[in-house]
Amino acid sequence: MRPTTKDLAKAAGVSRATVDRVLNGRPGVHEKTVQAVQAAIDRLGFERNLSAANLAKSRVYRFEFLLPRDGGEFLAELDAQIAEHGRLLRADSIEIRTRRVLERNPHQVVATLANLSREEVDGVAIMSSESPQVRDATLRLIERGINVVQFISGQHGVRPFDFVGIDNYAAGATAARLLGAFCKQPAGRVMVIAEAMTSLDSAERRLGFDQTLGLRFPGLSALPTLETHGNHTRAAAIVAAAYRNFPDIVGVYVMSSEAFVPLEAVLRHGGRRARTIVAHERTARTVELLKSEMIAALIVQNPGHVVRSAVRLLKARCDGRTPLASQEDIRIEILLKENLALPDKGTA
Amino acid sequence: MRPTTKDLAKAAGVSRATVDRVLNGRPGVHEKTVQAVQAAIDRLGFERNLSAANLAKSRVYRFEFLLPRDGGEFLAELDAQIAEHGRLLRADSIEIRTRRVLERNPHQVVATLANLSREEVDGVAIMSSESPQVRDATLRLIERGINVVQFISGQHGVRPFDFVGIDNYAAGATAARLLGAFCKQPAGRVMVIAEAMTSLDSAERRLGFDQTLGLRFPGLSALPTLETHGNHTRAAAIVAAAYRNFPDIVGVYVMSSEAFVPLEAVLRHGGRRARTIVAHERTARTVELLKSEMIAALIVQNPGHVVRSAVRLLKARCDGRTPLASQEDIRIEILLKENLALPDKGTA
DNA sequence: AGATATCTGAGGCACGTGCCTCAGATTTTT
DNA sequence: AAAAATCTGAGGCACGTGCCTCAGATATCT
Repeated sequence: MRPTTKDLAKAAGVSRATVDRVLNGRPGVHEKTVQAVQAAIDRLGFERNLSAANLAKSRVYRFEFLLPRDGGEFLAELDAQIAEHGRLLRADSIEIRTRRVLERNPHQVVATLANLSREEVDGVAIMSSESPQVRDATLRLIERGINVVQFISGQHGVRPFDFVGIDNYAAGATAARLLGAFCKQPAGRVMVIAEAMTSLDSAERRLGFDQTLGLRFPGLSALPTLETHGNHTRAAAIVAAAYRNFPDIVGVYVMSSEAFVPLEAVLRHGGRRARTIVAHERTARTVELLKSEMIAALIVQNPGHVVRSAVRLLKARCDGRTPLASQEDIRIEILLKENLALPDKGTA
Repeated sequence: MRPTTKDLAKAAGVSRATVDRVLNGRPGVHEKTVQAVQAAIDRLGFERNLSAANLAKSRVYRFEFLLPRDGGEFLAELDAQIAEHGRLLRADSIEIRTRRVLERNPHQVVATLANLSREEVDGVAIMSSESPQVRDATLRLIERGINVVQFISGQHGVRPFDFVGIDNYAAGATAARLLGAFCKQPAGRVMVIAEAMTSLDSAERRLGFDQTLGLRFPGLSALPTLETHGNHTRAAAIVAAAYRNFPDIVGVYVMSSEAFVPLEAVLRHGGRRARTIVAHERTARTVELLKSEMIAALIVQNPGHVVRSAVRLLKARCDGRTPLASQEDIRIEILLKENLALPDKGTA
């Protein structure tokens, strides 16, 4: 049996009350006594029974996911995963809500963050493009004792925030490597297209892409990034123009997580020439295109994994534990037609 | 606040004792009453407080991982992950042990399984190559009320076992696709090499590999599988012979999860000609080779994910819940030099 | 010295569920 | 109608921890 606080008390030669004060960092215990208790903890290998502790505290972990209001299929998938896990995690006294904010307006993100209080939430996962205002608001959250993870958007491992998501520089590099490998022609131009280039994420992907393309495939050169801004008409126009101006386009990199509009335009105006396409994220649409071999490869971050990872991080921080870095590493997954998991072969 | 059994009792117009009987499936409750309680459960959205339940039962989930005794780096990595998660999960009243059995001898696996009793273990994750004897012993485990998942080895979604691991057919197909893409030459032979071909897993990988290679790269043809059986000398000999006999070898697929011996032989005797190599699993050795570009791509199942997934499945079965299939899907990950996560950029 | 501040112990209630006993109510069987 | 079987209610203890109060002990200051 695992030792309890009672055992601890006996081993340390103190009362349960004192053990309790030490365990929960309450004041009024002599330094010497604290150390005696600590020694006993180490000696017995005592670990708090979290079930009992949560029960006693009637503790509920309240986490919020802050997502942009506008978005396409990838965002919808994320939202679905969050809801799904919310349902599952209720059994573990974890309550998860999502909140959509108008992301175009940093001020609104900031206002939302400023309104969060320790009374109503224990941790927040923030998915928002970088801005100094948001960063400051986030810092203030931490000061108020609310735990934070940067979700999907942001930078890997920049304190004091935990980050959950892929390394976008590496993702761009991976895209270049795949595009080069799957593209038969040794020379030509590569179209790079995105919904928008505003965020740091896009910049990083582009950087990694260019770097690797130049290094490994000197024959291929990437065009400046086209931006579609969710507008089909505009997308069609700029893509058509690009194909007209550059007859030697041999590959396309759809850089943004939302790929619908760019893909539509490329498929419609690239015709047979748009053969080697690399895009991001798994959605109904991209999977369909992968199956029909219109897309060569997808670069994916698993929505289920990122959600679980974010929750684990928030919970670990709430409990004052140090999260296990190795466990929370989000892999850059590569999806081909071949390793696309078939729909539900079992485990029902 | 979440409704409690007390609320349930009041809502159903019965006593807490009756609610309890219904919740825990104890006999002696009239059908009509059962339904009344069920109705109240649905109406209130009642969910058992697992913390409280576990506390009350002093319940500890005892799971065992059965691994082969002999193995190389991949097995060591798995073992390490299991140990690591064992430490973390103690906080959730989950105790995990590993047990190593001499896998070459199915009889010993069977004997080990036969000795497991409900008194000492709640669930077992079995990693063992297929055999009718093991299968029977596993079925008897289930009859005794011990939950089982097939771990790494086995078949996807064959009842009545849950399976955790990748789809090996798809893994082989993926390997072929990558080999073909990264290999510059349109024609030539491909060496396929493995530690051993005994298991169903290897057979499936080979099948998927051949299928996709033939379909997508008609110029490439795969040689019969070479087997190294952990023997460096033997490996060197057969690989050298293959390179001698077939001057047009342009790629190598190292099919087994343990890649050390085959890789050594290929690198030593293939020289410059062994340029496009695809292998399995992430180990110190394979990562090093990926970095130095001796290997083109790795096909990987994440040890941390499979371990977590196995534990989630076992726990879900213990609690009588139906696991969420979508969550337990183990992806076939592809590792290139580009998407190799750098060692620990943050989150410490 | 007395007054004050600091530390410690004893005890108890609460959290929500599991599991037990025992008595009483209702129905079914003999 | 009596006996037996079936169902239900009331109550209570236990699990391990958090948090509270109050009294007593010891150290420190005036």
